[in-house]
Amino acid sequence: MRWSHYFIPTLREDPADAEVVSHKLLLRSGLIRQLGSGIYSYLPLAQRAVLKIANIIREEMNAVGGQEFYLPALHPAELWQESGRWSIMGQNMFRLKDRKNGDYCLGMTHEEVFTDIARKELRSYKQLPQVWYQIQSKFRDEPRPKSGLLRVRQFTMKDAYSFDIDTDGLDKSFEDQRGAYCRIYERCGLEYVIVEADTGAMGGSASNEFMVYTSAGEDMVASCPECGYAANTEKARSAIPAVDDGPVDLGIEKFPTPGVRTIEDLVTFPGGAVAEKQIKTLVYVSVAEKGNEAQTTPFLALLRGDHPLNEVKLANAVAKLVNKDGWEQTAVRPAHPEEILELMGARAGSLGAVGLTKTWILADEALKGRKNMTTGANEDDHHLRGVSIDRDIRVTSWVDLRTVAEGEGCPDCDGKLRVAKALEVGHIFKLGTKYSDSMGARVLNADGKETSLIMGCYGIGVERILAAAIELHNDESGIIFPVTIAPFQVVVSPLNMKDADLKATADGIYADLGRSGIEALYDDRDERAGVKLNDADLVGFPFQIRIGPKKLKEGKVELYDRATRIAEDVPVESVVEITKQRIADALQKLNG
RNA sequence: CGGGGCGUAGCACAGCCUGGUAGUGCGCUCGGUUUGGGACCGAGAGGUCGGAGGUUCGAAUCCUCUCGCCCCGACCA
Repeated sequence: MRWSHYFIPTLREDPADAEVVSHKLLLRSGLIRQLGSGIYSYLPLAQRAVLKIANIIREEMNAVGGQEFYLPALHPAELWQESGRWSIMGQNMFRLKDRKNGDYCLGMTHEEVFTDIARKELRSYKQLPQVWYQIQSKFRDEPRPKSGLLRVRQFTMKDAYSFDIDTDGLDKSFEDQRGAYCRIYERCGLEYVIVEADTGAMGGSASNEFMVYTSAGEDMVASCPECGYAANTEKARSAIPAVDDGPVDLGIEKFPTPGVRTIEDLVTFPGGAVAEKQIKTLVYVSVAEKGNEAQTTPFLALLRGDHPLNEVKLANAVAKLVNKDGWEQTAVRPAHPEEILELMGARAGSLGAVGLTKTWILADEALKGRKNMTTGANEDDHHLRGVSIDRDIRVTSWVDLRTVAEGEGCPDCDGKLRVAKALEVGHIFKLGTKYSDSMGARVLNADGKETSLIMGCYGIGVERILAAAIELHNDESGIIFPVTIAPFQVVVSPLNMKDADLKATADGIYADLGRSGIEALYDDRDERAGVKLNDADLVGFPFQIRIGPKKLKEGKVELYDRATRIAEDVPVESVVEITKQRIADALQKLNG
């Protein structure tokens, strides 16, 4: 490929709209252009990289018995209504109508479509297991697209689904996928961690996320350097020291606290209490749907004064109370001020759960057995001290509601947790029978009885791998592509196209590289050396062959390694062979 | 959905407060010089100032509405 006629619109300056490194570099290096908010066009270089990533994924999926499909992105609403996700997905789903006013949506994921095929075609346990996958566009109307390719509204996903007859089969399918995922990320040059994760709107039992540590990430991962425990903070647990409440049980006492509105206020208020001795009382609302009906249920969440609430944990906990008799929780949100006043008879700042029986009270486990606590009196400008949880508060359920913090104890060993930002590049779930039950996907087992298919689903964001690789591998000059996913493996740069010797040498090297099966880009542009070298560095081709006048007189050219920034002088006649070897070594290192 | 910011040439921005000829740098085209880390000289092309309405003799500039984009938060397989 000749650069002079290849479309690589590099930018000298950082685009104003870009914030994170990968976004800046993807734009500057001429890989992508924005079409709309969260919608990007992939230019030729990006397309080459995306195809390489997709091929790595394809090879590893096929290696664990995956069969590649290609399903529609346009789905009839009925399918999603059957699974119940037409309402659960809410505004995140792109919806449209056809000319006959029929409801359709653009697929956010493909459980429904694959399950539909499975229920229509699979009849016997003898056909199982099946592992089906595709690499296809997904559409999500994200509330806030951002960070270039990291959070977008249309993206490419590899989504795989396994169908097994029993949980042993599911366990095997899950482990196969997990192994394939590890190989995929390794081959793409990503350092990753596998974490315990929340299953969210997917439903199901177990799930693992594959995370790449980067400040551009949107999740927080808690991990233990001692034992390897790692979990998304939406799920992470931690060990914390018990608080000594003293030997005697002081009685309940109401006291006036004018102007006190926050935990912090009460800490400094004379006669108040330190945060660890306070009970934080939060009012939340669960929103649920049943067919066309909707209901809202206010409830209380209690935490130790200094502990931050984790809304994902809260939503999961309250869903267990809400989801019955056909009701399905669609959202959990903080209560509005007027809802708080109606339920509690007091305003936020003076709330407390003592004596309340009319509503659910979800209490964090860290409050278990605590006594002599201070909390709101449910009367504006008054608090209670000497509260014993067991005696004074009727807790509906004890659950883990708190967000773990850096430095807290590992739940599995004596280590201390670290908490760091990370980017989710893959997620694998044990779904169980959520979809097969709701959509009636059953086969006959060995006993001749109908049994629901046991499913797993496994997703990888293809562009996120590209963006994550750039987040991880870059320097002040630009991208440093891992050789496995680089758009081209080497760029040939004669530093002056008007010098006939340089040009002739470059022509020859480029032709030889092609014959050797190396993916080379020939920078035949009539540009100054500085422009060529800077562009080559910016785009991040793993190797550069630089052909300059001085060294050519000695019969030598430079082979430059983008990652190490080391240039070695090699004889013209052997540069192709040496380059071939370098690329092979680099590929070997990642592909194993 | 709440908060903040920005829409002026392909890109980055100035001009707006205080209304009166639409500018700068990079990029682009042509000619010349130059050629190992984003050259130089000369000559050019390129803009309904996001859109609509209003105020005014006159609007990029003031007012109203609207659309789009970015950031923070909320939200989020």
